[in-house]
Amino acid sequence: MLSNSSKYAIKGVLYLAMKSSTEKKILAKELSVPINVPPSYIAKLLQELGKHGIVSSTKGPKGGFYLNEANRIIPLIKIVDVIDGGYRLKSCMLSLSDCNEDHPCPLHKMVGNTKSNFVKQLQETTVNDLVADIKAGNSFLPL
Amino acid sequence: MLSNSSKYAIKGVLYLAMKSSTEKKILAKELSVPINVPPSYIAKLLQELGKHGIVSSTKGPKGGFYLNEANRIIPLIKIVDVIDGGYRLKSCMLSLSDCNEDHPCPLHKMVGNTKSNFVKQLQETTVNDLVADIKAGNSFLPL
DNA sequence: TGAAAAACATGATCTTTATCATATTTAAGA
DNA sequence: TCTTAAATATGATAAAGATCATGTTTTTCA
Ligand code: FES
Ligand code: FES
Repeated sequence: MLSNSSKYAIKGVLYLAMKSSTEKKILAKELSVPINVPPSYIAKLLQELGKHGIVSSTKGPKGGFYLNEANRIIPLIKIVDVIDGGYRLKSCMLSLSDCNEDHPCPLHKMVGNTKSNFVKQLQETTVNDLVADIKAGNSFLPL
Repeated sequence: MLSNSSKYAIKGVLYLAMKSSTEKKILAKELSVPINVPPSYIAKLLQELGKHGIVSSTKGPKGGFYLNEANRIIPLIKIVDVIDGGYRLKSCMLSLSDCNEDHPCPLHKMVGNTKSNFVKQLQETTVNDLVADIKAGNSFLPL
């Protein structure tokens, strides 16, 4: 469903959402332990996300990664699209090409609209929404 | 969600379900084209499935793969378990280990119970059920 | 009983994904 | 302005997944 990289990326962004601010930046290698992702791996992912404006960063001493207000209202789907490339989530359960609601493959009804539902959720849910959930005690860390 | 191999395996079994019988066996390489899977790949998968009693086969001239009545009432989950190993489907959306309904990760509610729902469907749906659907015009080939 | 046709078993290669490493650029602060 | 701390860019290696190839066994049938 989601690649490993996407999962890592989401975890990283979430961690930044919880712990960082414009004043409090976080080093890639600092992130690594709490979210349980190899340091150079998360570094690379964050760089890619930065390139697409999903996270913010500054170089040099006192630098690091963080989220600004704009970053916080980005929908999760953007993370997945940048990392996984947008196709993965949309494909049919049997990887058939000419497959849709009106011409469903044999597995289609089993997954129902749940997959497209998940995509919709990813489109509608922002980083901030997840943080709100966590703070409200509806979902849990650590990552 | 499902590996490529599982998808291929399901397609192969479905094709056998539609076209084979104890009297009419089908060669691996004959299967290859209609289900659009490389011949030696589907051959290997079918052998693995055969080893676990999910498909039937006989060697030698006039041999081939087919489904007997017992094969036809096997739930789809068995195919996936044999090919993908059972873990893939059950894991948390963020690959967190201590994650469950009562201790949900931040993405959990987004996928809701839809994933476990899918697993349940795989457990409850047999090969025969899919064939019935196709014959009733509720889902479509080709594969 | 021997030749051929098939599955079966095993392993090799190719491709993608995940992971690691290293040199370069930028910014802070002494 | 020099040193240092960080991200950035790029590429190398490792592991997993997908695909291919080949020899072995079993069965049919002439
Ligand atoms: S058409 Fe195949 S999963 Fe929807
Ligand atoms: S707990 Fe992570 S997806 Fe359910």
